Amino acid sequence: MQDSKKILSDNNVSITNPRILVLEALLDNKSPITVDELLTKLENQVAKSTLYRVLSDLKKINILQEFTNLENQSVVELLLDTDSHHHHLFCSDCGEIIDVEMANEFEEKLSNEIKRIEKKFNFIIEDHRLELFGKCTDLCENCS
Amino acid sequence: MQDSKKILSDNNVSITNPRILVLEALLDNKSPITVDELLTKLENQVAKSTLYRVLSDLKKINILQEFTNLENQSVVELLLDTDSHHHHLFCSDCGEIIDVEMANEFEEKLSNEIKRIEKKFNFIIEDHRLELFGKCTDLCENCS
DNA sequence: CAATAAATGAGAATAAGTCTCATTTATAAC
DNA sequence: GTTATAAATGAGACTTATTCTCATTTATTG
Repeated sequence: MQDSKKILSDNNVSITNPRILVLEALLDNKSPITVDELLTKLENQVAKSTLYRVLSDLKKINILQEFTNLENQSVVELLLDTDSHHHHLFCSDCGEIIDVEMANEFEEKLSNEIKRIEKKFNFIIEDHRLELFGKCTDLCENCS
Repeated sequence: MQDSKKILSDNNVSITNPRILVLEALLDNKSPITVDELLTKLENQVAKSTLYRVLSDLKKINILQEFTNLENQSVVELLLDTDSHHHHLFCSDCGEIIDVEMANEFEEKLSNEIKRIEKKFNFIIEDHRLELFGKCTDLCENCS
């Protein structure tokens, strides 16, 4: 509870109830969550229009990442600067999305390769995202 | 024109005019294109419902990849087996999406790292996608 | 504790994608 | 080439996700 207020004030964003509620829901989960699930989770607490607005606020201050799951639904994940760099693993059976940290050595190779691509295409590359798709073999009940 | 028919028959899909038109539009472009742009390109030639159906057919036979651009719009790209494995570079200024081939050495490292992740998470990883985000510095007129 | 600007809630509006069903077209058999 | 049959299509209704509007509420600053 204190966390969410600190996050807001640290980012010069006014502290309001909806923002606290959304942040708490995200902190509570702390793995990628569908906007739809978030909407359900916060039903009767935060208006739909406000939820979308708060999410956009959080994106603006760069603590929220948005991407899509295998079903093309919008997925959202809190990304605090205390969190370490990671990627995502998608299960096509159960839909679960898992945070994955790649080995440092690999991330270094990737950095180098990105430098090469920057030169080749005359691009400034600011960010990257690696997505892995597959099936969890025994992780959860849904998966065969 | 011959190409699109061959693609369809090779995949045991009946050869119809809308399918030929969509394939030609995709072959014509041969870089990722927004579903919306495709819709405009094929206006008055293919019904909206048909376009979506054809896209879904092409996905089913695994020659079409779908992902989202920085504005979360659906983007589509033909992926024939003659095409080589590649990733995407997104420009946040002009919205352009560029196909990028990573060095073989890097892809090998990635393969190895993926094997490690598979074991660690008890997953079977079938596919991966790397997205690079940045700005093209002088590639196009839109970009400063 | 005002005053003011910013944020919110409720629901209307929009946009992307799907569905329905009557009509058309492709394919296969003759 | 005809014809029969199943599959595909077009048109537009429908659904769902997201954005917008505007009157009301709330946070912040002096």
